[in-house]
Amino acid sequence: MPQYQAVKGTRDIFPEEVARWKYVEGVVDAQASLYGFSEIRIPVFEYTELFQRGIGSTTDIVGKEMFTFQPDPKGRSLTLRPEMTAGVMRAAIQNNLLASAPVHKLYYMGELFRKERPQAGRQRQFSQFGAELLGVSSPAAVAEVITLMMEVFRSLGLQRLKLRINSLGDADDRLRYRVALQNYFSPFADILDDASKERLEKNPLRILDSKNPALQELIAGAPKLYEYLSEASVQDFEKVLFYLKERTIAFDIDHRLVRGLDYYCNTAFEVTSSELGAQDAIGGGGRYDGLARELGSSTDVPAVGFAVGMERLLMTMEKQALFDVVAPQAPLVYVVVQQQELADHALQMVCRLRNASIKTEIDLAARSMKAQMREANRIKASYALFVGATELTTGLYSLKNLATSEQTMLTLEALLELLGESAAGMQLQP
RNA sequence: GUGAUUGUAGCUCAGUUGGUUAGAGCGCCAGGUUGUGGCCCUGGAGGUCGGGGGUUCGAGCCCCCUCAUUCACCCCA
Repeated sequence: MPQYQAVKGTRDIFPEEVARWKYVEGVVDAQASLYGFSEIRIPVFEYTELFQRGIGSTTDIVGKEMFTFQPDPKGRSLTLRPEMTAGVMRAAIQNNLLASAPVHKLYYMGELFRKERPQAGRQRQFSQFGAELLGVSSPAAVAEVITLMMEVFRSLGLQRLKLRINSLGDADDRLRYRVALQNYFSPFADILDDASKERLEKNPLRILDSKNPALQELIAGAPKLYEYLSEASVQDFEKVLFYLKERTIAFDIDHRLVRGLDYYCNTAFEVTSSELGAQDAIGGGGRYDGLARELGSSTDVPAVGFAVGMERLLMTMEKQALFDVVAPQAPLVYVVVQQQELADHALQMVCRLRNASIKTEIDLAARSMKAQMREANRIKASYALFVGATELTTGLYSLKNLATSEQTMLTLEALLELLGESAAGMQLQP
């Protein structure tokens, strides 16, 4: 056991895997841009109250999962961001973004922190990308956000994802439904588990989320949310579904989908991957018209957004073998030095090549030729370029094609021309 | 926070009812080829068997504690 190791629930990402992340990030950038979303970057920590107000004090995230700290005894409590939406909304309100234009379409990528017990698909530091559409939450806006999310998945080649969707109703609907639920569950309070008992008072909707087998029958008999939706809410939901059908986005209506964050209203959705194990939600989101007011905005800011877990996305892609196309770029030429007296000259060669944008590598440890060649082979260089006594006296350099083992002697000019062409040719490949 | 699981070389793992100097494959380094890689052959480095305590003549194997891992619950991305 090494003295120092990564903190529980965190991990290192090594170069081979970084290439995969960059590939996914590139697709996110491209798709978000196509849909007219611009990237926003916000602080990694905020005042704790922001999350307490924004996410909701009854949620597990706020209740037991936040990394909270106090910079000094008199300082205000700070918290590492456990999600992005509250911070993005805070940034929008603070900078009065909506005054400059009525609608803002923002996307983000970044690390989040939640103090949960790690397991497959769950870490204490993890990454999400997501989008927030501020200023409108019309069915068209909701559909736009869902479409963007699904398009990212499609562009990456993901298969067998399941989109579930539900309407939670507006504030009035939820209030009426909440009362109905409390009336229904109260007589059974002694049957409920501790968590559900607590929710009975604070947030009875979430009792429906429980997977406790003992409660399933009771939950099945509970009043249905959709029976309490107003005509306007139903029509709003139907319109969202209409848009999705029009775009041939497959979905399942799931009346039990509630989602854990307090701020959602009306449409809520979640995407799951069958490849993931117990933690199978790869992305989710919904409408949150009330959040801005909750955070002190003087005006209403209707909004809708989604977030996707990067690690879970990458895991699913791995399982579906979607990374074959992402190969690390090997150096084109490896400069091999015959004897150490020629090392300085060889380094000059390396500079010449690199200045010509030719990817070049050289041994910096003064190792034997055999070792240098082995290294060239190991890193899959295309060519070995020899620098020895002969080259120095004749001005002709030996260039060996490591795939074919063919070797030719060239002037420096011819060398630059040939390798320059090869480099250009390589760049054309995906 | 609860439950279970697993900790032996850089990696993947063997290690027989507790019994001499703890092994293999891959990887790494070097030599076989003092101007040339891959394949092959030979050799080498690398382990306080997660840590601590206990039982025993003797512990990688048994017992206790502890740390860490993984998976699941809860919940979420």
